[in-house]
Amino acid sequence: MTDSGQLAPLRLESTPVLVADRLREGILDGTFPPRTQLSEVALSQQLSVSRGPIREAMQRLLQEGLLRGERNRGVFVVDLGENDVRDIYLARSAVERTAASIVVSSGTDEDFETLQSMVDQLAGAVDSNWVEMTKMDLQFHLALVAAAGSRRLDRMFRTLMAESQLCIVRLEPFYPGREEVVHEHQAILDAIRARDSAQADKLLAAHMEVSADRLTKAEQAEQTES
Amino acid sequence: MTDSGQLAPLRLESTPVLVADRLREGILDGTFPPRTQLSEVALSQQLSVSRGPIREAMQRLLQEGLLRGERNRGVFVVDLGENDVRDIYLARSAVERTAASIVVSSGTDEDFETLQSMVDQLAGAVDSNWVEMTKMDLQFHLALVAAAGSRRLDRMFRTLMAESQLCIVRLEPFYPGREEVVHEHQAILDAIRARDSAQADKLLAAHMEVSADRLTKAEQAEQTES
DNA sequence: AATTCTCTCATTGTCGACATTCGACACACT
DNA sequence: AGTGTGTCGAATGTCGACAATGAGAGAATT
Repeated sequence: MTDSGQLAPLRLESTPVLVADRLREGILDGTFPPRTQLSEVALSQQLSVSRGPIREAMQRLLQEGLLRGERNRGVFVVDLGENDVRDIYLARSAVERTAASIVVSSGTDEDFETLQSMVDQLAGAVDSNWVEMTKMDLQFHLALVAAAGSRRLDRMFRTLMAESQLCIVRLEPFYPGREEVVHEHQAILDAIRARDSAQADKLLAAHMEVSADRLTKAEQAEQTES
Repeated sequence: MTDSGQLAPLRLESTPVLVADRLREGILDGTFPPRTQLSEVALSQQLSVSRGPIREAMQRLLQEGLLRGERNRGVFVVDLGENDVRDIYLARSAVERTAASIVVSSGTDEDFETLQSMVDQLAGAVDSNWVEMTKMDLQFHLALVAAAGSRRLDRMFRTLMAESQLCIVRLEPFYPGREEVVHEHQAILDAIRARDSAQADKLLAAHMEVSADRLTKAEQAEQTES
């Protein structure tokens, strides 16, 4: 499955894509907090490219909804409110439940093993870094969607995943019940493995609901604190 | 509800967005058939703008999946195969069924009237232009998603709608049963109106299935003909 | 005759500079 | 003192030109 022995082509991705990836990474890991302006000249100096590729990368992130643009003013990192959190998890529910129903009916043992390893890694990250755990959480869901084998569900989910991470990453002290999260994922996987369509759908829907609740609660707690 | 008495701001959309809209329109109405290369210089001359905005608009359409880019070669209009048709309607099913479940539980009479007028217009377009009917078909589904009030479901659907139109537009002679299409939409609306969640979900899923079948059949017919 | 090599040309990728727009500050006026 | 206006600065919006890449045609070689 690996391509060792073969030299991968140099620069397979275009510069705008490369820049967009770096910017997305920076937005998601907190380097660029919400509402910060992304200066074209500053970025072009830091990344040693002209403003052209920077602007093209920004158009991609604009389309993704990770950036907000004001004409003749610049682009800013989006600031997601409670409504957005609910909306994101509603959309994720739509995507993931459909993906799960496919995996239930036509998932392979290999798919299940991949998903199980994701849950195991999530369990292993309980006592580790907070960011690590959120990433593993999302990796499980990404693997679930990937197992469905739908290019478009995958594309839609990746966008939603980025937005989810953007919501989660700044709420570390407020997010409760780490062990519980692991169990929820394991239960979902078990239902899928048992080809129990109704149960998988029910658990996944509940998981989305609960996750959205946790985040909105955490957000309210954060607001009252400041 | 209208803003008469108030002057609308001039140039509310940025140039790359304007260009992207024009290009999308051109792709969907057949001006740029699949696999056509979009030349930057040619477009910049036709639209009287520099290559910069053109390139930025292309990045947006690239992200949407309407264009395919080859490094140092240029961008081309995507050519959607049978797998893509099935995938598109799978993704639409995910989005629209979720939207429908929301409208079933919290749709207003105003929503229903809007949807009914869409069905009526669709029925009125049965004997008219083919393109007009496909547009009205999609407009109904767009209104359905819009009634759910979810920004992200709406965004995802608009992308899928463009891809759907791209599939449908070139298959006029092969698409059967125009009257039947109208009845399917009316039945879906009736179920939603009756707040019958299960029935609406069932009909919508079936509608997606049937539509995808029609298109793949039409595509096969087209291929054997040529 | 087929293949390979080279040259040419069209197209994209990138860059630096100019034009334009908007926000902020200071000033004049009522 | 409050409001409106004018100016300044910094950022974006746009443009034209240069560099680099890849494809195709033609000629030379085996």
